[in-house]
Amino acid sequence: MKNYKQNADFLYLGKALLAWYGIYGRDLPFRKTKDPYKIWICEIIFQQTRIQQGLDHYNKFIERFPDVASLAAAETDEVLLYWKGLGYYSRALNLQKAAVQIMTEFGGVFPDNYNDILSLRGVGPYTAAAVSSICFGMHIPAVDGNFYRVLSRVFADDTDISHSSSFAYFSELALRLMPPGEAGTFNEAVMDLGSEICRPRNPLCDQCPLQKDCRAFQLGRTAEFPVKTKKTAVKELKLTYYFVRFGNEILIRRRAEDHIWKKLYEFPDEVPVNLLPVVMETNTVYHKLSHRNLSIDFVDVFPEKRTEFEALAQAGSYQIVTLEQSLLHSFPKPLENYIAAQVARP
DNA sequence: AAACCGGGGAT
DNA sequence: ATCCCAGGTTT
Repeated sequence: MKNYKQNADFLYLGKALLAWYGIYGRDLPFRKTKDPYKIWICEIIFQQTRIQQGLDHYNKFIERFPDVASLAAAETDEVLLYWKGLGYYSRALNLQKAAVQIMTEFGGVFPDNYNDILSLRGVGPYTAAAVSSICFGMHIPAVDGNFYRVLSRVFADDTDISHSSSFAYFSELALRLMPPGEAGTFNEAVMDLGSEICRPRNPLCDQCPLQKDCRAFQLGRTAEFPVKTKKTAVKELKLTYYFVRFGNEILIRRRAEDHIWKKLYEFPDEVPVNLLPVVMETNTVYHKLSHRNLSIDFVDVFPEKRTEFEALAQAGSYQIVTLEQSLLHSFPKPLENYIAAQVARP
C-alpha cells in the first residue's frame, strides 16, 4: 500500500457515495430483490456486458428459469437459446453446471457465504463478493472495472490494473471506504458512479459527489486513470460457411466444444461432396466484425439430389431443419442474422 | 502471467 | 479503428 494512504480513514467517502446513490442510483429490475439466485444470474449476465445490452436477456431468463431448480432441470440447449446474442457462451454452460451443483452439493439451497458461493462453477472473486454482500450482508468489496476506475482516480493511484495483484490492492483500498453494514449498497453505488459519472471517457466530474476529494480531478488528470499497460491483442479469425438450402430446408450442426461458440449451432464449412454439382450464388455475403471475418456462400441443392441431401442427416453429420425451425436453435449472432435475412427474403 | 472467450455501444 | 463493459477459466 502506498504511503499516502497509510493510517488514513476514508469512510466519509463511502458515506458520501451512499448518500449520492440514495438519490441518483439507477432503478434496475434486480435492485428490487435480494434473492441470491436472481442476483447471481444478473452478475453473470452483466460480466463484460453493458446493462442496456443484457437487460432484456435478464428479464426473459428469470421469467423462464425463476429458480435454481428450474435451471438445473433445463436442457442445455434451451439455456443457450436464452443466452443467444450475449456472447461468452461458456457463462451459460457454467451457469447450468452451477445450478446442478447447488442441487447436489447444497441441497437445492443457494449457499449463503463467500467461500461456498466462490466454489460454484463460473463464479470468481468478483461475483462471489457481489452476491454475498448484496444478499447476505457480508463485508466484502465487489471489485470490478468500475472500482478500478473510481478508486484509481480518487487517489490518483497509478497502480497498474493489468497486473493480477491489483485486485487485492484495490480490494484493500475499497475496504477503507466501505461503511459497516452497507457493503451491498456500497458496491452497487460504486458501480453506478463508475457507469454514470466516473465514466472511462468524458467523466461528469461536475456531478460527482467525490469531486472535492478526487486527486485526479484536482490535478486535471482524470484521463490518465486507471493505468492499464497491457494492450488487448487483436487476433484475426476467418470463418467460411455454406448456407446449403434445399427448398425451405437447410443443413446445420452443433459446433465442437474446443473453440469459440462452443455447443452453438453452425452451417457446413464445406459443400458436401455428395451434393455436387450445386448452384452457388456468386456474390458472397461478407460479414465484418471487429476481429473476425465471416463469409457465407449461398448454395442451392438440385432437386434430384434429395436422397443425398437426406443421407447427410442419416449419417449424423448434419441436421435438416426448416428455416423457421432453425431459429429455435442457438446460433452465433452473425449466423442468426443471416438466417433471419433469408427467412425475410421473398 | 498471459491467452482465450462475444457482442455491442461510444468515441 | 480502438476501447471497454457488474470477469472467469485454462494453460
